[in-house]
Amino acid sequence: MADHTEKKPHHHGDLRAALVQSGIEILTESGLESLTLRRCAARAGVSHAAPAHHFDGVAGLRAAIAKEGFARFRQQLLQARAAGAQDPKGRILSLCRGYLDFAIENPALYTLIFSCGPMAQFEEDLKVGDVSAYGVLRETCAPFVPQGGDPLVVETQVWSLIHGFAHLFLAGTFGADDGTPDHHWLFAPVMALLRDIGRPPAPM
Amino acid sequence: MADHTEKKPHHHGDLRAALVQSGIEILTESGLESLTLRRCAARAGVSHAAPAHHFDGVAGLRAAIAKEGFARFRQQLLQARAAGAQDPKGRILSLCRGYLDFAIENPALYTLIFSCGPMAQFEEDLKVGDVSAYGVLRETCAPFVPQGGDPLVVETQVWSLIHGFAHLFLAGTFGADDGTPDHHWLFAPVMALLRDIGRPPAPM
DNA sequence: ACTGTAAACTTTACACTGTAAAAATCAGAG
DNA sequence: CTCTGATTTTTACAGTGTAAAGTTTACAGT
Repeated sequence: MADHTEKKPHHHGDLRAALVQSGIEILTESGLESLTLRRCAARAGVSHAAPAHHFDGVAGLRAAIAKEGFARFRQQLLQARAAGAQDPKGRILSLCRGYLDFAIENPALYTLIFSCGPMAQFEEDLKVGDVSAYGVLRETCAPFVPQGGDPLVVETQVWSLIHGFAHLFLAGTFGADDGTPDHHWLFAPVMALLRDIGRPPAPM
Repeated sequence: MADHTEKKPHHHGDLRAALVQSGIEILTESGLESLTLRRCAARAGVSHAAPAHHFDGVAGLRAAIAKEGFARFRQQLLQARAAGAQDPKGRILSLCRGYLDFAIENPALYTLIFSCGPMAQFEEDLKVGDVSAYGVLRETCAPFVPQGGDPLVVETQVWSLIHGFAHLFLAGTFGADDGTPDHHWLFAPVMALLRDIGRPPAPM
């Protein structure tokens, strides 16, 4: 093994990736509670103790899955943002729509991502190429950051709003989801709070 | 037992309440992962199978704890709202502050409450006397509901915003919590999004 | 006072989970 | 080919949820 540092173990092609993939499948098929080390191993066709050499316990597996989920999340956000209107407001709206879509289409994975602690753990790795999911939000919010202002303000406003809506939506707070494909009529009114985003910090 | 239908079992005074209390203690001391049927039973001083007669499995125990937590949540919201300015905007702001405070002071309980599914399960019981936690939000938002408008719009706007902020805060997204008692400087800017709440649905 | 009955609780048992250690297997270097 | 180290399996054990049977308790009826 001199030039290519590709992880090419013997038996299994790439067990680590296979385990993460199995985990995501279990997650989407059977929910968060069903994500188990042993089931993951069984699905990947290895013994129940095999994952121990690739992840630090079940927490490590969850973190690895969350990291992969975060990457997919970012891809979906990029795609959603590119699909809509390209003015600054339209980009934010499309981004939030993608955010909600991802949460609804991958509820277990979405929940896992945001229950893995500080989250900085997998952001840090990607921040080297500053292509993290948070970076997408930052880009999209940039046009609304007042000169000299902290970008974190607008970012937190947008993130809190869409994240809260998505979370409450998943929690089933707004009545049982009727299964309508155009997710919920409350999305637009909630997003309307961003109407005057980036305005000087007038007193409330 | 003729006149008082008080539940006065033989052995234990009121095991169900004791188990819920033990559960909340475990929750606040050791976090969500540590909340276990057997540990709960041990803490209450009964055998590990005793809870089965009071709750429907571990999910039932969690639901019961969530219900109690919801009641405490409501109390703290009422208290916070009463403590601040009494104009409509001030009441909303104080309510949200209480919301955030509760989440920060009881992270495990707060997380449990909002991960117990549809949440309608324990709201329904209380809705008879319409004294649910959601009722507090509804009252506080009422002054901003335009005539003929659906109250759900304003309620969802406020709830999404504060819930998302609290959740991201707990997830440790905004950098590690520095332990400052005045929770976070981002609270006010985020709440500023509610500046023109209740305005006619102008196009975004 | 005594028994009967239903509820609460305990005991016992089993399947499943995470984790750790030892044993077996395999890829590649020398 | 043999050796070495990483990978995987085997084996074992503690903790968890759940179900069934057995035990204790409170209370009603005679």
